[in-house]
Amino acid sequence: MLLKLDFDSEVPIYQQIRNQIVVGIASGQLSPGERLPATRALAEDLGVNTMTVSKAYQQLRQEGYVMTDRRSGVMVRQRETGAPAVPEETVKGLRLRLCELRLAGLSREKILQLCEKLCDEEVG
Amino acid sequence: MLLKLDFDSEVPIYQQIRNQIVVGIASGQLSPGERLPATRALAEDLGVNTMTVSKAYQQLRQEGYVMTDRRSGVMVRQRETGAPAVPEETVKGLRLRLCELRLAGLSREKILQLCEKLCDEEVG
DNA sequence: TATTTGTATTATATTAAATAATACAAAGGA
DNA sequence: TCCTTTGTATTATTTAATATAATACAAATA
Repeated sequence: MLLKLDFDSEVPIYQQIRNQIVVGIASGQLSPGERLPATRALAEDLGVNTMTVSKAYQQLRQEGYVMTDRRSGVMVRQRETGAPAVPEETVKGLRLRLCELRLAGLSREKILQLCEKLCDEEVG
Repeated sequence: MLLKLDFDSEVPIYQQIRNQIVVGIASGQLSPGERLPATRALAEDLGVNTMTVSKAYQQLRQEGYVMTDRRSGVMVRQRETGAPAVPEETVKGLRLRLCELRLAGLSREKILQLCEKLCDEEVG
């Protein structure tokens, strides 16, 4: 999977890495059980520090998106089963984006169409 | 309109203020033409520095959500007419949240239901 | 045993965020 | 005209976050 960093962005690099991997998993570009690149390899590939990648991986682990073993590296976790626990921050962020779209002049229907489109992209 | 700050949050205070005002405008709690609290008044009310509020107001102005005059203060702008220009960051953020919900275990339909619910809240 | 894994450590540099105190120009009300 | 209020600019300072650099360690594999 290809990661693209924007060094001019106000979003921290480790956050950009984390976000793109989350999207990658949801879109099917990264499959459950699949191994992520080694910390050092990805760091060199992106031209950033090892600890920056490590910080992204640790956050992903903490959020339950990946598992990490000492030797086998970092791999995508199987999807959760049972009652979904929706993070508060996620809903908050979703609400904010929908509000921004509304104020940009998009109708309720246009917004929902966009959401559908984005949801279907995730199937990959 | 009531603002609630989370000083333990990783989201900067000026960003929290900006976000809540955006939601406030979209939800109708703040009407076009309505005046926002004076910089100093809001700062004292929230227990933060004047420049922190000013920074939030400046960002809102730059994004076109409010107008600011020297004497009349800051007021909510009339909604844009014509072709809506959707900010790239907004779509990017929306995609990320939808992915997070998907990985939390929510079905496509559940996600779209949530989006509808949030959209309808905005009429408020 | 040698290598690779994630990660911890320590130090450092840079930037962002927030505060504090003060000041300025502009406009309105007295 | 004088005073107040408006947003904002300025300057300095502190704190925290971000990122890098160099090194090291425990665990597991080949």
